[in-house]
Amino acid sequence: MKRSAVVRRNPQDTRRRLLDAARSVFSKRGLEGARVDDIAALARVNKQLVYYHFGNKQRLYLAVLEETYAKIRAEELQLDLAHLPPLEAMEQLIAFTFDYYTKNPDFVPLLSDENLHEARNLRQSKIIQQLHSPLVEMIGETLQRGQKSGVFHVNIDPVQLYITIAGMGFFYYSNTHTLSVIFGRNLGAKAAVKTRRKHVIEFVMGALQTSPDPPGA
Amino acid sequence: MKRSAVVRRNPQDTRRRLLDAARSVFSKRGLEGARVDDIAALARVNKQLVYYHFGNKQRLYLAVLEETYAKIRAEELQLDLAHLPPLEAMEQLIAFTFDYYTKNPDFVPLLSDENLHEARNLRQSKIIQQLHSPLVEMIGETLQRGQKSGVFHVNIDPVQLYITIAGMGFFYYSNTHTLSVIFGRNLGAKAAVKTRRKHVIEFVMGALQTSPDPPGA
Amino acid sequence: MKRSAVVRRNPQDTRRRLLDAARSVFSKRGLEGARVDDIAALARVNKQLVYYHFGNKQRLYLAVLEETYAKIRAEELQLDLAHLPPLEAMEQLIAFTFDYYTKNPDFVPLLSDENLHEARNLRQSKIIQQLHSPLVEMIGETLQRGQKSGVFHVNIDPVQLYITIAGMGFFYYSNTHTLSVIFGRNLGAKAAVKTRRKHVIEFVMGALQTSPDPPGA
Amino acid sequence: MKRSAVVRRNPQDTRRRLLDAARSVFSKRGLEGARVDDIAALARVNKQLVYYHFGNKQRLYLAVLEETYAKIRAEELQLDLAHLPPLEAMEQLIAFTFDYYTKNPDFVPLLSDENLHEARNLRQSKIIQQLHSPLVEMIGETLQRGQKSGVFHVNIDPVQLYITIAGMGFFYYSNTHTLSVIFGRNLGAKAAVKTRRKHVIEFVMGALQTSPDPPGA
DNA sequence: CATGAATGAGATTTCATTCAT
DNA sequence: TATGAATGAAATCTCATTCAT
Repeated sequence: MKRSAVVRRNPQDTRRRLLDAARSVFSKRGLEGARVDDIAALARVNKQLVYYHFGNKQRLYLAVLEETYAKIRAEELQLDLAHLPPLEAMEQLIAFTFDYYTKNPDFVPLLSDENLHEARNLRQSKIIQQLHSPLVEMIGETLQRGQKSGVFHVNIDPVQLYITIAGMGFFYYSNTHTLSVIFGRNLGAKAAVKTRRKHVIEFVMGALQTSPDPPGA
Repeated sequence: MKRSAVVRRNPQDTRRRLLDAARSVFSKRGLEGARVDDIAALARVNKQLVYYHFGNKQRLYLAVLEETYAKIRAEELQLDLAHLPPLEAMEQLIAFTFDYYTKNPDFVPLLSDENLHEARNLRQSKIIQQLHSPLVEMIGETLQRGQKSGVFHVNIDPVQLYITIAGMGFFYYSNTHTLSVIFGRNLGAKAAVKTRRKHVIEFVMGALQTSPDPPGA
Repeated sequence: MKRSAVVRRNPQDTRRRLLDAARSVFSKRGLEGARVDDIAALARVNKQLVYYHFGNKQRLYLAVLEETYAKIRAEELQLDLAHLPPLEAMEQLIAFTFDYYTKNPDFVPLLSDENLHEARNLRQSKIIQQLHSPLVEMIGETLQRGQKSGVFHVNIDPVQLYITIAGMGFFYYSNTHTLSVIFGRNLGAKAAVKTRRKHVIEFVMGALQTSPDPPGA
Repeated sequence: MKRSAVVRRNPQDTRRRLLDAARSVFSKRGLEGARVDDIAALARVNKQLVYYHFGNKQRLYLAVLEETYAKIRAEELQLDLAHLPPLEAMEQLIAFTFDYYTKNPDFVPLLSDENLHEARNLRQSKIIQQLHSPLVEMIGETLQRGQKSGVFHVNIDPVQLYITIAGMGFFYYSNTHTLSVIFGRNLGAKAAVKTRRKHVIEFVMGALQTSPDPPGA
């Protein structure tokens, strides 16, 4: 008689399925647009289990956010730049950031939606606020090394550089749809992404290798 | 018998009020999150007039989007860069883009929301698709002039540069809330905005003045 | 196609019907037990009109309570005891109180339910708290007149007497069902009510005409 | 694996805890308002045990009712009035009834709630219906003794007198909250209760010592 | 054009109860 | 006996939209 939800009686699995389904639906429709019914259906789980395991829709959303941040932080920590020369280190860092968005297509819309809600949920999470991103420090160290070795001529706040590197990729993805319409080309196509990736790396690397005062001055 | 609401009988005014209210509410809550009641209340207008004047909520949203695009295109056209030397022209263009977001705080969230909906509404608008942004051309021309005069050493696709310039500012605003939480500082504060603005201009200008082959090569 | 709710477009009538239906359902099932669906169905009105006119279930309940208190206060004020000799005045007052419960069968259960909720709703009503019952004063005056004329020998706090008069009738109705089961007779039957009414009047009148020291002392 | 709850394996204790918790919760929230979760939590027992031990919520409610009636009947039987002179016997009986409500604050709301349900549950209980209250008989005997000895001049149906005695106290408690709001005083305060107790005793005793025809007739 | 009233579809959530271990 | 997980039915409430005037 019943097919929709297999009786599984495996709470770990149930939570996992709900989180995965929720991430997918929230990233596509946002917190408000997402339907608990849709999440449960996608997870192939009884709808009430959302409430049993997470309390309500908003707390499920928060759980997704927390997992999302935990994941990117974990991957950032895998980056081992110290043993690379500064130019290569910086390139890797830029590439990693861009590629992360490519490989995790839920990431960008999820954060966009949370920003539309003025980070109301994020603010409630003590967990996330303890997860400091190592990227800013990595950027700072790499810049220093590069300045010492003479490859970087600029004096840049690592936080600003981080925002720039993130923004150059994030914006491309977050605004792909409107930009695609405006430009009449599909920015989501593989070739277009590849082109963008190259531009981002070259542009940032170029900027870092310039002296603030033009050479001829 | 009826006293509560003033009968205005000024359809132009009603439309205007509804559009303004709608822009404000849509930018704060998104298409789904916005309540027709709230828009009507903010416009101090009977809710039914939304339907009379715009048909339904979605068409009102589209009207707001169209007006939004029309406005930025109009202002972009005011930019008169041809008479400026390339370096100054480029700086003005970068500054204009950044400042537009600052002065029009509804712009960024509105576009973010539309992107979350995969530009579904934008796609329906023939009006917007005819409003080509002159910025890409302006960038192209300025780059050419600068290359001829020797101030720009790089070879950059104007579209990529446009996306970069836009993204460096847009992302700062679209993600202000999460970034502020993560960094523990208020990126919305005036001083922070000013700092970012300076960074964007200097960073882009620096990148454009780099030769692809580093000087010492 | 639709029959359940006649389109009436008569808000006064709609409110009236909802209040009547609500009083009936709330008195039978209590605030928690009452179903908004049932109230709307009984009122033959679209369910959402409950929310349109009253906001939510609880506010509808409060509106019923307020109307209920307003009604009994209004009827109490109709009592004109001053022109009657004290014995008759007191008898009328006792009879009025008892008969009010008989004629308004929703009254007792409604107040019982509100007491189960510790008068949480009543407490919120400024309206009700301004509706002072004239009964306590009437009792006080009647007692005084009777003492002067020598028919009442007792010295009783009018508030206590009020509670006693009310309680002797109220309890009979509020606990009719358990008492009927325990005693194996139907206390709701007309004859039983008549007997109780007689007892209440005689008992109270008897008590008031007793001298604190028994006559033979 | 499992640590959260202590496995007790003491069915008698479990039942006891559930009944106590249920009485408390049912008396505060009523049958409909009570949550099985809350009862289980208060009993510090797994929710499923409600169903194991009692079948369902309603049968648990009935069990509470039965225990409640059994308890008051048992205490009533402790009353030994036969050896007291009629005036004192009657006073003790009145005081006992009033004091029972004071000492068992769950009693009044529980019965109020059951009456709101028209004694639907009580009616199902054969147990309760066999538990005849000895009070009516006690009242009858005491009245007879008093009439013979000349201290009681009235002719009163013991059932009516029982209802009156019960009602004068029950109503005071069942309607404490609304009366307190209306009168602007806290009838639950110790002093107020004491005053009421005195009134009830004096009032009833006074009534019983009056002849239906006033002495001077 | 404008208004207040009314409607229907659907969304979140609650909660008693049952299942599997 | 006892436990945590799971389920189905239903309840309140929201909200875009339409109706009648």
